Amino acid sequence: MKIGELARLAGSNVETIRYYERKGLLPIPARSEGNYRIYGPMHQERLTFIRHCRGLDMTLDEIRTLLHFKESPEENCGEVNRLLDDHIGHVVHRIGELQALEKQLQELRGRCPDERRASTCGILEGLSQSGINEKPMENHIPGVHGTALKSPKEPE
Amino acid sequence: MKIGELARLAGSNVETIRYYERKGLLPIPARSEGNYRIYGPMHQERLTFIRHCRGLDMTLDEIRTLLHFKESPEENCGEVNRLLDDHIGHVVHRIGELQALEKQLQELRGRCPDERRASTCGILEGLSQSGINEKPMENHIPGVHGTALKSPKEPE
DNA sequence: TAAAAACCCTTGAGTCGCTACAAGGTCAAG
DNA sequence: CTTGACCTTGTAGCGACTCAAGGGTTTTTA
Repeated sequence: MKIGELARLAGSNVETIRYYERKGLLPIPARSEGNYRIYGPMHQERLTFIRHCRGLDMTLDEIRTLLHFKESPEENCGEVNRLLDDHIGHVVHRIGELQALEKQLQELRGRCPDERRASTCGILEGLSQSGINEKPMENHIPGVHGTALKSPKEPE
Repeated sequence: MKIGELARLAGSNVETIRYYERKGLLPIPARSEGNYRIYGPMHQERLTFIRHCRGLDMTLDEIRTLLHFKESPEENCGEVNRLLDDHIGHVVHRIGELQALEKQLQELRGRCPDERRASTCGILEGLSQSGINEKPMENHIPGVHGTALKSPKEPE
C-alpha cells in the first residue's frame, strides 16, 4: 500500500509518517518503480502502535524504548513497567498542577464580575500584583496550550 | 538598571528578556554609552506582569492582549474576562483529558503485574491492540512532557 | 488518448517559548 | 594591565509535527 492509504488506516497523516521514518521509528519501506513508498501490514501495525502510544502522551523516545521491547520478545519487560509507572507519575503530577492553576485562575476571575473600565478591572490589577505566583511550576511539565495529537483533518 | 539586575528582580533570565523584546512584549529600552540596555521601574513592572501571566500558563499572544488593556485604561475589559474564561476552559478541559489518560494508563499497567518475557508482557500487548484510543485528544491541548516555565537556574 | 485531478516525491522552513552557545565589546576592581 | 563579571549580536537547538514550493507519477475522467 502507498503512504496515503497507510495514513488513512492508521489514523495518521502523510507528513507524520515521513517524519517517523526520518526519526527512525518506522523502518525504511521499499519503493515502487515511480519512487513511491510501499508499505505492508507490519508497517501498519507498527504505526498503529506508535499512534496508540502518542495517544497516551508518550514521547517518541519512550515509544522507541517500547518498540525495542516489542522486537526482543525474550528480554525482560521490567523496563516497560518502569517506563509506564514513570509516565503515570508525570500525568498525575501534571493533573495536580493544573488543578492548582485552575484555582488561581478562578480566584482571579472572581475579581472582575462585570464589564467595566480596564483601569478598574480586578483581573488586570491582580495580575499586576506581586506574590501571586513567585516560583511557578516545576520542570518537565507543559502548558495548557500547544500542539497536541491531532487527528488528521476531516473533510468538510 | 541593566538587564541582569532586571532579570534578578523579576525572577526571569537575561535571554528571556531579550526574547520578549524581540517579540514585542517589552518596549525597546534606552541604551547606555556602552550600548547596554537600560531599564526603569516601568519595565520591571511590565516584565513581572508577563511572568505572572506565564505562571498562569497563558501564551504570549494572550499576554499581548492583556498588556493592551493595561495600556488602555478607558477601554471596556469584557475581553479580558472572556480571555480568562477561555483560558480556564482550556485548563479544565485538559484536566479532564489527563484524568481519562491516567485511567487508561492504570488499566494498561495492571496488565503486567510482574517482570516477565517481553513477548508475554500485557502492556506491550495492550498497546498493540486496536480500539484503545482511536480518536485521541482534541486540538489545542498539550502533552504531559515538554518545556514548562522554568525558574532561572539557581546557583549550586 | 489526452488532459485533469489526485496522489506522491524532496527540501526547507515555520510553529512555541524559550535556552544555550560563540565570538566579541565594556566596565570596575586589584 | 589583567582578570572576570557583565553585556552585545547572531545563530542553532528542543519536540512533534505542519506546511509550502516545485516538481514527478498514477489514476480518473472526458
